[in-house]
Amino acid sequence: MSNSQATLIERLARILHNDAHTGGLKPTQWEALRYLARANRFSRSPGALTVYLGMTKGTVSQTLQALERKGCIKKTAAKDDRRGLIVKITKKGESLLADDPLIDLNATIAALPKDTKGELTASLESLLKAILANRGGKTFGACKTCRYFRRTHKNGAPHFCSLLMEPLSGDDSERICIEQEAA
Amino acid sequence: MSNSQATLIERLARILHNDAHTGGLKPTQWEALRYLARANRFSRSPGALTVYLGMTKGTVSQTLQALERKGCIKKTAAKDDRRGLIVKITKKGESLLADDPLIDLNATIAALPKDTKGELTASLESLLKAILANRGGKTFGACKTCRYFRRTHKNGAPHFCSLLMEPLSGDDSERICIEQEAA
DNA sequence: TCAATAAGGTATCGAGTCGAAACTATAAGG
DNA sequence: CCTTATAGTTTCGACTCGATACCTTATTGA
Repeated sequence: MSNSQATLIERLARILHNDAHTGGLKPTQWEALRYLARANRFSRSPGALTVYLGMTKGTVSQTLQALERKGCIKKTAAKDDRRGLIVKITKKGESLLADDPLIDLNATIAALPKDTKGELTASLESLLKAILANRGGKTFGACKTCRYFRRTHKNGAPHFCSLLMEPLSGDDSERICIEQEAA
Repeated sequence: MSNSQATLIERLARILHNDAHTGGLKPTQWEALRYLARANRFSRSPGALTVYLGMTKGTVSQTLQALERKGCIKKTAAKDDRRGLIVKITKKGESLLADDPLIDLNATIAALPKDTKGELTASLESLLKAILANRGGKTFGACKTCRYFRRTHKNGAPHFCSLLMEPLSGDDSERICIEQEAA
């Protein structure tokens, strides 16, 4: 087989990119919207999105402007820091996500043999981990898997982040966080 | 783990894309140059590149113009069809490929445990095959693995393509072809 | 043989991407 | 306070990308 793994990944990436021109959004706008739908309350900011996407803040600023113009998101002022913004997905944004072009890929993956699927997941995770380690990138894992996560066992009580010293709702702890570090 | 396989692939794709802004080329220009370096003589045309990249011919035309402006490629008229063009990589194009940003990814992959590497390759190939089958995409496999490939056993003699009814040099049969179909 | 049609490419438009650099406003730290 | 860091925006220029219209050369079929 003459295809290197890098070539395979690049080809896959190209296909994904081409498919992401639907629903009136551009590929990067889809990525931003997806991120915002998964991020917890510490991570729904232009700055966190900038780190996630690995782009410059100027570019991200423009992408968010486009998404706001299209009615998919709404920027509101952060409560604690008057420089900061919190980005919220609108109803329209939510409903667009129901037609996320990435869903097709998930369906194709779901149809793979179970062994292949497992190997795909495991090897991709290893690779991503290696790449992020190489370049000191943030992992953006789920909040509840973080070394700073403190579980509260009282019923209904929120959990706690010992890095930011902030309470964590059940919802927030299920979501991905810019500060997450493996336990 | 909260990451779906599609999310992992998308994230990998984003990292690759961000890294591909080096050497004065843009990500798409790198992809085009890489393709041209691997394609056999039936596949070094704007049309074949269009199919490979899955874009519209207008876009590919512009990308090739940019590459030609930068001195990486040279367009020459096709001999058999006066509409067609053959694209050739220049010395400068070749030397740029030596600093292909994708090489870093290959190095990272090479450093993975052998088992992981094998699983990565196998599962990615399965996935790509499934995707291409779903949408009837061309495989762009190596010429010599094609059902139309006819090997000539006389020493030094060229091989033969029974689809295009054309002789195949050893070099061409090692390269990828737009017409390739698994044997 | 001579239209009609197909196929290979280019030109142009408009929206968006993207890095770079300059800029504004607020925070934080001596 | 004054300096420096941080969060975002703005502007610029080169490029991406689909859509559409267009030009030229092949092919087909009546």
